[in-house]
Amino acid sequence: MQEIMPGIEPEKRDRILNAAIEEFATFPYEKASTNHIVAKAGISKGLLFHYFGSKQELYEQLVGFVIEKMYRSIMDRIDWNESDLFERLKQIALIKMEVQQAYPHLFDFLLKVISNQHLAKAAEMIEFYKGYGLDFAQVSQDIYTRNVDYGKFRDPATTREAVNIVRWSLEKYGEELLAQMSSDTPLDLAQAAVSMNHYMDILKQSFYKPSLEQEGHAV
Amino acid sequence: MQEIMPGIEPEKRDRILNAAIEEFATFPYEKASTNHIVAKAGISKGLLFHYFGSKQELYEQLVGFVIEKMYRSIMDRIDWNESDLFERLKQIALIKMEVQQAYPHLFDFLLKVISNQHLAKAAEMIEFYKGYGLDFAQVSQDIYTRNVDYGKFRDPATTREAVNIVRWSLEKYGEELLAQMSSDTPLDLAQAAVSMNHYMDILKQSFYKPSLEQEGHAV
DNA sequence: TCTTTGTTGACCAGAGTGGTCAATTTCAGT
DNA sequence: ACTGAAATTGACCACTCTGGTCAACAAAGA
Repeated sequence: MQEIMPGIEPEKRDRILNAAIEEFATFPYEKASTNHIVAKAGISKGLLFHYFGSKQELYEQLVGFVIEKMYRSIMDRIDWNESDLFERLKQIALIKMEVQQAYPHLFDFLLKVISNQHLAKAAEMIEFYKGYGLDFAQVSQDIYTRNVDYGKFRDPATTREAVNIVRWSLEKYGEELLAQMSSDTPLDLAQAAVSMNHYMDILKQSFYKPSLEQEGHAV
Repeated sequence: MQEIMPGIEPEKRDRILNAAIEEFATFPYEKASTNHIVAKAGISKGLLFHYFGSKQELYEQLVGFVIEKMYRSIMDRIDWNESDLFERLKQIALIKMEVQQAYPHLFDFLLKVISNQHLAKAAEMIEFYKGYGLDFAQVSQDIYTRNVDYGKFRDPATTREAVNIVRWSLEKYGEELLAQMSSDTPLDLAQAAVSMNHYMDILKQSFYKPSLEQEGHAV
């Protein structure tokens, strides 16, 4: 749980981290090349091994960094008092996009780590982090249960399906926005929030009970 | 447009094709290894080069095969007389899953080819196939326009968004079903169709005009 | 028996691998 | 200006893996 690469200039640190994250997100552990990483980060081979000692240690520190980053991004920004599920899922989607902007391949990498496509060591580490309260399974359960008002839904019999549809829509929409970006302007999060609100309004009308004054949404 | 690997036993042919497709779907062209392919297919190195001559030619024949396979799967099975958009999108989703069953990584590979993550040669070939009427951009446009009855939608102002939500839901649902399978039973397409119908009914109620007798759905 | 076709795997030169280390540059403290 | 420590370099190493070759063998029909 100690700081990664302490005392280095943050700009260079992020360059190295992003290069490594991208490499490990793109290739399985064995095919990920330290040569590629140093080339992409614009540093010498020696420096990388000066910081991390070995490829394996680099990978492990990276896993730690990514888990903590993702966990803190969620925990620091989610408003657990917000009882509207649509708003909460929108918050998640926006957080995800924000992280993706600073570390474009962080999520891909994290997915690979969690689904155990890399070293068996990764599973150990995830278990280890649970001891510190960083439990993604728990978080993703909390998102749908903690302080959520399911009474707003029109039909209890189809609430489960409605929640899935909302989740799928937000995920796919986020993916498509991120895919569009790349060479474009670096992604307007405010704009994304607006159009997500638009979709959420449509879905609320479909799945929530009708009400004379429509639920207001905070931007 | 000639047959791929003519005169070989179909079972061995598919073993080789699937091994190659998986390798090229997993790695970029340069890192895809012919050694891996022959090992996974259970044949000798010499035989692969006896059939294809070189790695590049193997790749190109593979692109051709995959494009034709996907195109024909769609064209042979889609009912262009079906004017209900929901039914049509469901058909697409089911076709996709059916192909995925015979060639599990075909779609990943095709996506990589189309989005030009491999050789520049691939773009050429896609252009070449357009000359024979195999145009994916055209097909994916037809799906949403050719003989579709948009009069069923309740609110013209949000029809575009409704279509997106339906599309996203089907895509995500299909992805989650495929992710679940793997070691499980090899995926029950009939079962998938049933639960997709369930989701489609919910979405029809949300986005279609109310009608006394609900639209029947063909299974 | 001969020819053709399918099939093997040891072998090759070259590229790429993770990792090392002596030599340099950078720079704060005096 | 001098010093010592820290940051940084890249040539180098032993090793693995690469795409591709080819002489040899197996099977089978003529």
